[in-house]
Amino acid sequence: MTVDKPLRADAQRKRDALLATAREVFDAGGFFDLRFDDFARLAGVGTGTLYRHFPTREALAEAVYHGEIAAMCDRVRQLRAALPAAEALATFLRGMVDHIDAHEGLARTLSTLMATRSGALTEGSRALEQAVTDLVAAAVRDGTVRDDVNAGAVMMALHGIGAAHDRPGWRAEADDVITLVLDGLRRPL
Amino acid sequence: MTVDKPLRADAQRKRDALLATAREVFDAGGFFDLRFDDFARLAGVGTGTLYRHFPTREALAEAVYHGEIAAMCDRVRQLRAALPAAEALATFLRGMVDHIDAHEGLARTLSTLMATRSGALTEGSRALEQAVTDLVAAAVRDGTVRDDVNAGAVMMALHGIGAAHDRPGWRAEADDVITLVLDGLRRPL
DNA sequence: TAGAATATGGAGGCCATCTCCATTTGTCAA
DNA sequence: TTGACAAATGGAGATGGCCTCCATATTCTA
Repeated sequence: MTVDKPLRADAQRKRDALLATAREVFDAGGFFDLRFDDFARLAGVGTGTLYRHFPTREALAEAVYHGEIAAMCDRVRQLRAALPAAEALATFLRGMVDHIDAHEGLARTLSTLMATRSGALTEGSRALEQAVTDLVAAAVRDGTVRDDVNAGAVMMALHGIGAAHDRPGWRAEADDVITLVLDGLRRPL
Repeated sequence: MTVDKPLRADAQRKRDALLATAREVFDAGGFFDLRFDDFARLAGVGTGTLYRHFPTREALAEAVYHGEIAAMCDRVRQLRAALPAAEALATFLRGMVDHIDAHEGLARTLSTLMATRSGALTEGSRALEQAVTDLVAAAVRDGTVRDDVNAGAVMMALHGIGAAHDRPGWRAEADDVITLVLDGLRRPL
């Protein structure tokens, strides 16, 4: 859709610096506590430059998010190649909880963005959703998963897990949600 | 905990006006688009007064939220008195989806607040969580629900449903999540 | 290496948030 | 009632973060 214009050397350098700093701040979880102007300074870049590359906080977040999403999609593909669909799904979901657990700050940032409904992210996560949907569809074809439930429900549950990240017993509860989803997904009766 | 100090007559009047206006704006879904100062004018109140009664947007939201929470807790209690625990739980969860569906704006506002992790709300929803936890515990005692899954998982799923409120096929997916949770909750094997 | 194109940075404008206090309103004792 | 004190009001203006603008600097191309 968007044609990548060849970026000038210095521009590319600044952009990279911005992204690198963003990733750090993201993982530290302070993405929303930091003044945007200060963020520019932190990356060794002028305010104007920051705004030209990323007009909004969300734009910046999305740029970082893209890499994450790509990695997750890869993982889905790998699992799907290596395991029966139902097992791949289970492994993927369990893995997601691990991942979110290990990247606390990032998880928080993302769920905040989701809720703020920046649209850009809804867009960005489409790829992941598609991958999960395919996985569920494959499991349905195998007959290991019921066919009367939309794959979107799985995304919704996942969303809930991410969004509730600050609950005290988060890890245990997240695992339980996955258990419920997985068991509920088996053909009933 | 907090002792209610006898509020002066005019203060009470203003406070009520504020709350009434807040409820309207809430339900219309424009709670975050409205300048806080304008909100004061809308309620026929000075800025200073608004801030004295509700120091932050969140404080105001919480005040409105309290009523909602109380109503939901009542509903849980009623259902529990009228039905076997497992059925009460199912009915309650289905009802929640209806309720969120019918109060779009409010749902959005609340989930935004949740994600912003205002703390006050986590606090406020404790009562509802307790009610649900009790309900699940009762169902476990009845032997109709498995005992190896934390009730918090149900809250998490519910949270996900509310937070994902802007998804295209929301209603259907929300119903599916409830189906998964309910089926997953039955003692497996 | 000169000129055109592209990118930079940070001073300053803008605007929502919140504070402060002179004034108004309510309460209560006499 | 009324006077006097406490409680509450409202809105002008300080504060401070977000973003724009453009004079200057850097890179590219021929």
